Amino acid sequence: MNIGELANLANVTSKMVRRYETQGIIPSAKRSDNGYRQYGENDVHVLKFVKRARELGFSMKDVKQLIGLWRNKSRSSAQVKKIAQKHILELEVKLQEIQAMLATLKHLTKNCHGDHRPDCPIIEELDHR
Amino acid sequence: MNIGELANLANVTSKMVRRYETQGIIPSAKRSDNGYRQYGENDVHVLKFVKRARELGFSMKDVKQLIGLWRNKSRSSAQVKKIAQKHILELEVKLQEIQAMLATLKHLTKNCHGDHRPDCPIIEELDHR
DNA sequence: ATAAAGCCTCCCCTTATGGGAAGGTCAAGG
DNA sequence: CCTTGACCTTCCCATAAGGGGAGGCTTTAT
Repeated sequence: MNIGELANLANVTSKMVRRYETQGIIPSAKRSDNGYRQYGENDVHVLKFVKRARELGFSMKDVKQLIGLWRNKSRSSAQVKKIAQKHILELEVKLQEIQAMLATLKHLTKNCHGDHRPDCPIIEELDHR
Repeated sequence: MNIGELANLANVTSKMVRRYETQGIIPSAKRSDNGYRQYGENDVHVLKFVKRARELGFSMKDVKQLIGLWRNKSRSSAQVKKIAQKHILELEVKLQEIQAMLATLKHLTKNCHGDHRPDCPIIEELDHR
């Protein structure tokens, strides 16, 4: 199949498939005589793997490693777990940053009249201190 | 004062100050004879405003608008509140995305032995389905 | 006089993806 | 047969918010 059909089956875009190839996330596809990339069922499988890993927030670097482990039957689950735990820690940092922002923003917004008057605790918070 | 001193006082980098200028977040600084940007106390104040807004996660576009409102004495607090509320909604979306990722990742990681064996629910989750 | 530090502009790097140009290819229909 | 439209190709640019560093000028201190 061509790249468009592959992309549809895996729910990604053709652009993403080409990029994954240049980034080494997926192997270089064979070309037919006209230069078009040719794919098979297994490529759909690989792309879906990539997509799900991305949906879990893994970086492309992580995905590359995860695919390597996926293919490597002599992997240890410890290797996989390590990648996931590092990712979890990073997400938890982000989570707390966002929660802190939200706590402040919600507090300020709650106390903002939101009417025609200029007085506003949000502006005051940014101004002062 | 020169750009370095300004940056130190506001806890940002000189690079950021120059970028903010080209982006129109802060006005173009006057130059002394040698071409160096010249700043005063008020510029420290403005930069600190920018920095705090960034710490609350506001985009540069938002910051630009917020500074406009800050300077505009005939602003309405409703304008400010609107920007903040939109930002809150965006943060809440991100928050939920991260929480969903974390829930899945933590569940999978908890059930991963993390030893020398290859079997791993994380890989299985990405593979299957 | 010279060296260090600060300033200037300009360009490239990051992340993961989208947009679009310029051009080759293929299938269907007039 | 030829055109149209839908594919495909590569290449370059843009995003957000900076960091890194080159090449060159000025100021400050030794």
